[in-house]
Amino acid sequence: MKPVRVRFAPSPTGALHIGGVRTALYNYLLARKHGGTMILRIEDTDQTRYVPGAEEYILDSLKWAGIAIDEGVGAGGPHAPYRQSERKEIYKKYALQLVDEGKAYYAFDTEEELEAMRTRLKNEASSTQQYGVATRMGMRNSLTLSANEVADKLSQGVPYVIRLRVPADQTIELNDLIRGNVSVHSSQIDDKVLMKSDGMPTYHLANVVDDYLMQISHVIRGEEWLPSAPLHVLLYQSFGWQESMPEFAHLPLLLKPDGNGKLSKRDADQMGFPIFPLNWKDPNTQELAKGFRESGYLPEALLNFLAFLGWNPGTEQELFNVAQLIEAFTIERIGKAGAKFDIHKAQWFNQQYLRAKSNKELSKYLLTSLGELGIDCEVDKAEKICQAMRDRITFPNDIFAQGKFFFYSPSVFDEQVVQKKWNAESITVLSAYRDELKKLETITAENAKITLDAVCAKLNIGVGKILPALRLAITGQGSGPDLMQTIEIIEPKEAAARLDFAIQNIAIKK
RNA sequence: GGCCCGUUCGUCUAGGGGUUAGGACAUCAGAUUUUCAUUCUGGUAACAGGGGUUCGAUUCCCCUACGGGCUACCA
Repeated sequence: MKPVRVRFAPSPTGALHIGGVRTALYNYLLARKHGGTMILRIEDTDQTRYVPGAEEYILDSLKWAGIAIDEGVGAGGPHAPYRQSERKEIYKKYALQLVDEGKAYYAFDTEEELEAMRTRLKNEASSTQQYGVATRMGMRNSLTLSANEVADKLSQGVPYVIRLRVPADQTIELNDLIRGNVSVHSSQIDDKVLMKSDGMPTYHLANVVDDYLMQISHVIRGEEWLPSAPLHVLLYQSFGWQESMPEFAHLPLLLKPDGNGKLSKRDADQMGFPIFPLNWKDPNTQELAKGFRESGYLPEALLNFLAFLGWNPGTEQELFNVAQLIEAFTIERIGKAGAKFDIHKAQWFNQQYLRAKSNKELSKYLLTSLGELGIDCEVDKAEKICQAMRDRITFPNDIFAQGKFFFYSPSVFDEQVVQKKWNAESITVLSAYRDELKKLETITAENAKITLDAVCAKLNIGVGKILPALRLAITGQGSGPDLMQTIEIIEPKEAAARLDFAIQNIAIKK
């Protein structure tokens, strides 16, 4: 078997889509599994769509995700350059070779002429409007023009493109690793432009030439490329490279959560979840799009989630770290159908990975949040807070966001709880409890409980009955982590002060 | 319109000629937690439809429907 060499080949036209991250991941997993090489190639042959910062964004995203590049842009390698715009001359040479061999030709048609051809065919109710076998002899190209005319135009600098001369009657077969045999008749393929009038190659030419020169073993890419895959096969045949043609694997698409169509940025905006790995500020509109990183997703969790969108190991295990993914991954187990993007599942994965962390690791997140706000906190206390919060969080930021009361005494109180649980009885008990707490400098959760039990027993009231009111007074909320632990963390004096404040300020509703 | 690809619980999916069609997320209920969450247990819930082939089809074949992709001098 030839060495596994795979490439991720995005074009720098904006932020990297999450589907692109999955494609990169699958390439990466295959490379790692077989001790192969992961290549990053930047496909920037469309100069009109170039977006500043996009390439750097792609690099940063992959780095954050932990998808390491062995060769290519940012890493170098024996086939440099890896940016297609810098390989212009290479493609030209190959395009010309095809022209020389009669497998491609020059075309001088203007945009208007092409448009006229298409509308004419449309009016004739022709099933296709392509530039191909049926139409090319009616156009202005080196097949219809004399050699002299062509030479004249070329020397005069008349704009031209180079088109592939697709054979008339041939069935092109392609064995896709995911979809099996796909065959297309050559009459369905038009004489695709190989080289544009600005001298740049189109995707089709550049991709085939580069994959050949870079000795790519597997082309793993999105399903949107499936229709043009037969054209690529034709190109390999035209060059006489069929022996070293890579294997193809066309990945199912990532779909909108609510059903119809490819997942897009719009969906993400509407439903409030990210679609890009990192924050992205559009350099033209200045619009900021949220990233998974900034939204609190851990890279390992995202990768695990993404890996399972379209692939599964065939076992019932779902939590896989990257090493395990590499071990378990096979192209054969990639599914065929598109997968709807369900952010709930992503959140669940995030929760799982977050919970697997130690309190010490979690406390770093908390300390960071606090540091940004200029709040001081002992490491010990931070770890205790994390212990209290760890089972209720989905994102690192939740520790602080849902545990603000560890640092601020509440000034507003949950109305519903006030309504239902705040009454004369609770004030009596809470006052007594406050008096006990006031006597102490520190208290353990255990003793806080014992003390509360004693107070309740003395007043002859069930603990469960006043717990909600106590929580309300301490945190302002109706729910939260273990209350006794909370009192231990904020310390009895502070707890007593909060009880004081609550007793004086919360009005009894009924 | 043409071409290509697809279709198992709401979602991600396992399975595959004879299964009580399995798991996970979500959801619901119960238990525990004298609060909330966690945790545990249980429940609801799927083979798009029609024809074949077959003793038997969710599984294989065909058609239809539906969904998606492509149809540029974009990738």
